[in-house]
Amino acid sequence: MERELERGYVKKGPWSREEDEVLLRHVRKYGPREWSSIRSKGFLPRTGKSCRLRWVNKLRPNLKTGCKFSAEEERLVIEMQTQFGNKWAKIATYLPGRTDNDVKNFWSSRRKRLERMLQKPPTLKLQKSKGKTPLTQVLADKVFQAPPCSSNQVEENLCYSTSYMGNTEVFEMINLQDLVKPNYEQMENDYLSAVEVEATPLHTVPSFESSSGNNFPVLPEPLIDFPLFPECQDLVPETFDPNFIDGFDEKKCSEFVCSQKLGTGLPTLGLEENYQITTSNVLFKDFPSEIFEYFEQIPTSTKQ
DNA sequence: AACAAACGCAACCGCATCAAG
DNA sequence: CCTTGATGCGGTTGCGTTTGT
Repeated sequence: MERELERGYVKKGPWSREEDEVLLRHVRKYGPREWSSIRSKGFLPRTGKSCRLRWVNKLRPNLKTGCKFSAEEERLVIEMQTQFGNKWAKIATYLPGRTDNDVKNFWSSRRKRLERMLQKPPTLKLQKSKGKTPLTQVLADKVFQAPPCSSNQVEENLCYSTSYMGNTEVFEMINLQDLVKPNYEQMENDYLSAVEVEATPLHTVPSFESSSGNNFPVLPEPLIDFPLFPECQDLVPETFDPNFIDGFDEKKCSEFVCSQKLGTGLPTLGLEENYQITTSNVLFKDFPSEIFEYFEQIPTSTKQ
């Protein structure tokens, strides 16, 4: 420890319990700021950045450590990423107890999962499927490989799809098993029609129509409960804008809404360079269900 | 049981932004 | 106005654990 406090020495790697305690003491005394002084005053041989990161990601109160993302959290991340892109810190403000690192890791793992699935060599059934977009191909993969399923399996293969009818966003449930036909030979012949099968709209939610006349999708209030710890107050953004207007000028807003309606703002897990989705009729139904832990079941009542 | 692949997570790095001097 | 240090954010990496074969 003596050596670690020598001038110029910077410790890296995993944090020890003792280091955590020192950092916590500092935060209790001075608040979550002046990170650089922790090193300059000789408390820890860690950089200010490292101290801040440790606090934000592990030591901060009310963190959901060690529990998987819930279905609702998963849904929110997907929605927010569609809206904001890779703005993990912003997305994290809507998920109480989750850090930007959590969200980033979650998304990254799902993206890797998708990438791996796309790289899998096609099966016997799929080798005949040429000239299709990879995402559609993957869905076809899912369809063709899915065995006849029991009723409880059906539930696991439900997924969301959204599209737009005018200014109304339509949520649809896609049951991937519905796309499975028992006759594989027939499926091979016309799988394209199978993957483009129309789903029945189960309910709609109003969107893009705000009282102010601006057309913005309305997002839920961010859920943050930091005020339990006064010293964490500065972690709370000064203003919450549930309608996410602040970052856009009028032109960008117009482009944003336009892209939503055209479907170009759809979640592509960062693969858009290669796998452009061009119509609003493909959203989650273009993602294999395996890449997400949960598939949302449609609520029975219409959203308000 | 052994090995490889996949997964989850913690932490580092580089860059951008902002404020103080 | 410029420089510099502090801070915040997103991308990436490394490693231990879990899962599949």
